[in-house]
Amino acid sequence: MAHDRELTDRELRTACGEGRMSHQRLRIVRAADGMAGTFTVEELHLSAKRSVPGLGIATTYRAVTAMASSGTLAVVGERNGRTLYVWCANDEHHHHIICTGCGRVAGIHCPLPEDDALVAVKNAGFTVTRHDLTLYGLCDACRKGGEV
Amino acid sequence: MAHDRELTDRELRTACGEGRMSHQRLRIVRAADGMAGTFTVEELHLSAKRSVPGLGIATTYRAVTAMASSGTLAVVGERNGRTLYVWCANDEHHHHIICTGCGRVAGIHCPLPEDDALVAVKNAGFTVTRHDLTLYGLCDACRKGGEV
DNA sequence: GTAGGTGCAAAGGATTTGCTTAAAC
DNA sequence: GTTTAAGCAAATCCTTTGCACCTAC
Repeated sequence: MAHDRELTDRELRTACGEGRMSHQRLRIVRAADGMAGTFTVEELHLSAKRSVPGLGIATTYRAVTAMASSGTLAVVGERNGRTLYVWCANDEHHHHIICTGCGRVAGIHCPLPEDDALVAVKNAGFTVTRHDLTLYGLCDACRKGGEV
Repeated sequence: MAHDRELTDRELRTACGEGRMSHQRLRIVRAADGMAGTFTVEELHLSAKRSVPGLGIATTYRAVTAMASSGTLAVVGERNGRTLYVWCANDEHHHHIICTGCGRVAGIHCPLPEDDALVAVKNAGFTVTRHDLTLYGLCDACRKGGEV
């Protein structure tokens, strides 16, 4: 899981955004924190269901929407038509490197602000408001073992 | 359109990949080249239909798949659940800045290779094989006119 | 007490696929 | 002549939504 400790009330509150901290949503948030690497809504749902047996898939979708809005989850591409998410409860702006072998994820420092490319863009008449950067590759284990 | 000239046979060939250069596909490729900024498959289809009245939507989807595989089109996000594409028949590696006001697109030099961030990632045990970077912002016209 | 959340089931909608005919090579 | 693509329509399948009931606040 992303943390070796339990999530604090404050983190749970942030994850739920303005919404209510229902029993189900808290379980879903904890399940998301517990996911290893990237995951789909369906995978998260299966995991959360272990804590909340009757959990509906729509509830998981709604929780994911809330977590994505609050910045607790980030979208990092898609796999077979399903959107891939990562636990991302990091205060500061950063990006991710995804292992295409096992889905493992590491956060990386954003290389853009200092870069000349941005200046060039501004000179071309654009004002940059946002950017998406995701790196893909192989982690140490997968490189040695061969991509699965 | 992306070019002020007609597409060469070589460019058309590249766009179609290994596939056949059918009448329909060539028209779709030219229509894609003629799109202003980002576009959805549906929008491309409407445009291509002006050259090929009976064109089926499935044919456009298949052409888009071929162009995306050959690198002639790039995916640059989505709008209301529809994937957004850009004409991208550029030999060298680059990225895009998208105007969120009007969809206008400009190519930008890739800032990553020289960056320390990549080194840091490698030190963390990852081998980077690929990366996606897209910038979003406002072009000169939209900034002055106010975002639509 | 009430707005917002949940579960279920049905709807939505982009994209894909099966099949027959036609055209590229 | 073969093989691949087109066109049409049906199927897929992720995601959203309507609704009646429940619960966090």
